[in-house]
Amino acid sequence: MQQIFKHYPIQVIGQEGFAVLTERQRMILNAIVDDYIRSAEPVGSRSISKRGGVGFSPATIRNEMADLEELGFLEQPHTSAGRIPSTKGYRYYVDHLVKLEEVNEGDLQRVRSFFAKKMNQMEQIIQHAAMILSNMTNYTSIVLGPETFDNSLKAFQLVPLNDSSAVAIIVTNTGHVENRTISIPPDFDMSELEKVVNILNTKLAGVPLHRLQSKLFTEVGEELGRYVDHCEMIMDSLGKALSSESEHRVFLSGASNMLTQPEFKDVDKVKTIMDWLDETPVLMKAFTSLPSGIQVRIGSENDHDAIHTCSLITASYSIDGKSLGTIGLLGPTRMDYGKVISLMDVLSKDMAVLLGRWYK
Amino acid sequence: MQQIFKHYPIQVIGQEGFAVLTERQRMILNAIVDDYIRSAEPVGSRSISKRGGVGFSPATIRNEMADLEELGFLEQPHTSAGRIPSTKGYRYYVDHLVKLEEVNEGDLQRVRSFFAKKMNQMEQIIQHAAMILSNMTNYTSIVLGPETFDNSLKAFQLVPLNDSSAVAIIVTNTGHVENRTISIPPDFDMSELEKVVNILNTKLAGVPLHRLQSKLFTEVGEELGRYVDHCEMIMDSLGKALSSESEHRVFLSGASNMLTQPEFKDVDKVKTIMDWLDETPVLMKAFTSLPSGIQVRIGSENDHDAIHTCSLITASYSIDGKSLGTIGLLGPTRMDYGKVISLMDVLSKDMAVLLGRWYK
DNA sequence: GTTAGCACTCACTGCTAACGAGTGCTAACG
DNA sequence: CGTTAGCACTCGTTAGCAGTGAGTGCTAAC
Repeated sequence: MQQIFKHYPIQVIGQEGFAVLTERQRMILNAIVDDYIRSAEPVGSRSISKRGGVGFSPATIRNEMADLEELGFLEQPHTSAGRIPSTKGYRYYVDHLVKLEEVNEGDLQRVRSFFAKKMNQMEQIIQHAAMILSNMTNYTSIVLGPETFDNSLKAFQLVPLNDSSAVAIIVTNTGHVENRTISIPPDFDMSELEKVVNILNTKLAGVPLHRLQSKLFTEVGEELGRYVDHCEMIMDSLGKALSSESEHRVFLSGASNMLTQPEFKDVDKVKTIMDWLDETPVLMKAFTSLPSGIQVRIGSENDHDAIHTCSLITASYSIDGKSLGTIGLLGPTRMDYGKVISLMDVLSKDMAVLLGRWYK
Repeated sequence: MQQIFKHYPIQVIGQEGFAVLTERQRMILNAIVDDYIRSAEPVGSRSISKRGGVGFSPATIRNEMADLEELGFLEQPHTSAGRIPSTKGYRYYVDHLVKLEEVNEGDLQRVRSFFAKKMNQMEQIIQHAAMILSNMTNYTSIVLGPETFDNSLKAFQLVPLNDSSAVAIIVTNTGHVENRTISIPPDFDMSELEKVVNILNTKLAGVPLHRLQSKLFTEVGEELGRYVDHCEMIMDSLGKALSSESEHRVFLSGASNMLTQPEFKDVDKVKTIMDWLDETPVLMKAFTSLPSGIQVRIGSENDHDAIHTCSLITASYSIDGKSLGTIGLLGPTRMDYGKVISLMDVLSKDMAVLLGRWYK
């Protein structure tokens, strides 16, 4: 067994920009990350040596650990403490070493039975998905609802409430419903309102939401003017109502799970993270323009300082290659990557299927 | 000055079930609560004595403090520490001593300019109101949206998405919009759908939402059957869609503010509170069946153990005596009652006015 | 009724010593 | 030459201990 591990010179750089690690170094790194993920305590050479399947003395392990530290894969909180993985170490682990666990039968059951439930509101689905994810992982989940950007108008309705206001309702081809209260001019009567709605429906059906506003003014405005007086005010209200439309909704769940992690027993640290979570715009920024599939951002790889001690795993759920939204999971860098990644894979795919049915 | 304060025997019980306190005791209790609210540290006799307007030596104060403790208004964390108010002490303070501060000009400006903004979605208003409240107080705000219970149906729309599903939209007299996706039988065509919608609109307009479902089956079902085949399935879908309707929406803001309070530097304590905040149903229970006006629940007066170290101030906002919803503010028992109560008073009233305009 | 004086309590601070987990280095081993 | 045993060293952690100071309760005097 011992011959397997040759002690190669270590500064050779591989194609990923990483030094090529010997098989033994990989094994040790793997052991350290696994241990640390479990215990949250610096890992010493002795505990690695005592592991089953490791045939080396603590001294040998120490030598390798010193090398791995020099290469930047490990860190030492202080002299005379064990080693913990650095961001680079986690990165290597995630890229090359992590064994994706099969999602355990119980968890799989829970996900499946969740998605089997019939839910009649998209918001409900997303909210519950966020909840189930945070429950199963004990981390904090962040789910971004489906983007309405690519959606198109299915139907438009205007329901008068009283003399001066009405509710404008927009239904998209995906079944998503947006509504705004708008004010209508005082000398505007029912029959005219009906005309307006009819024109809007015939002219705007099928138009993508993001082009709705411009279309409203260019093509429809003219024609509308022919039939209806005082339409400027209505147009104005509608325009305003539509412009604020593309607000994403962010669903958070299990933020308090952060408090259970030993690395966050310091209240101040948690505070900065919580504040970050509260700022929806920043959150959105971290989520948008992510490549599809599962992305792992470890520690300092994250753009925002507040979560430099966290890892953020995101999985965009998509259908026919079109991205619908994003599931995110925030935890300490010391995350159970093996379990979480595969779980999110399952969840995002199931979610895509479920929402896909919706969209058809 | 010293003659003013007579030292009456102290076990006399007043009409509120409280011992009648001498003027001096009231003054001391008031001073202690004020001090503790500011400093979060046990208050000693010396610091009270040194205050302006107090003409007594520490020893005298100590005697009174001992009496107040015996009466249950004060507590001692340990011998040789100062006193802190007990729940009963806060209660007396809130009921008899607190001086409601005028809302300061800046804050008032912020509230007013917030409510002057035109918002076109009720959710937006409520969400922002929660935010402004938590920002201004540095506590955690919880806002319950207007109850839909008393609302009635204004209009009903059914927008087909494809062969097998449609979006049912309900608009209430208050401009609130609810929507659900329902499935429709495969052999069901457009003209029939229109008939259904027409019948539903004529029959159900003005019906209170909570009676919608029963009405649907008793009165409408029969008539509907006359015109339309296969209506059981539609009815069923509709019934289901309506039944889950009355879900309250809870808006939280500033949960992380909890972390700034020194009494919550202990992570475990915060955890239980956060968990409590996460459980919407429990939250709702704490909010419903509250008398209107401003309610203060101090420490152990709260039903749930998790917030025995917190105070919960609620203000229901109502119009024409009809309760619309509730604003809540959660902080440590050591809350700045004087400031917060008057602020919530302003906010709830302004909110009622704003939403009142909506409802008309 | 009020207050000065005093002994007592107890959290908190700073200091030292002992402990132990873990390291780096060196020399010996196969 | 890779591996390993041995050993000195580092450094965080813990326990013990004396000193400090804020605060109390009690008593006796004003």
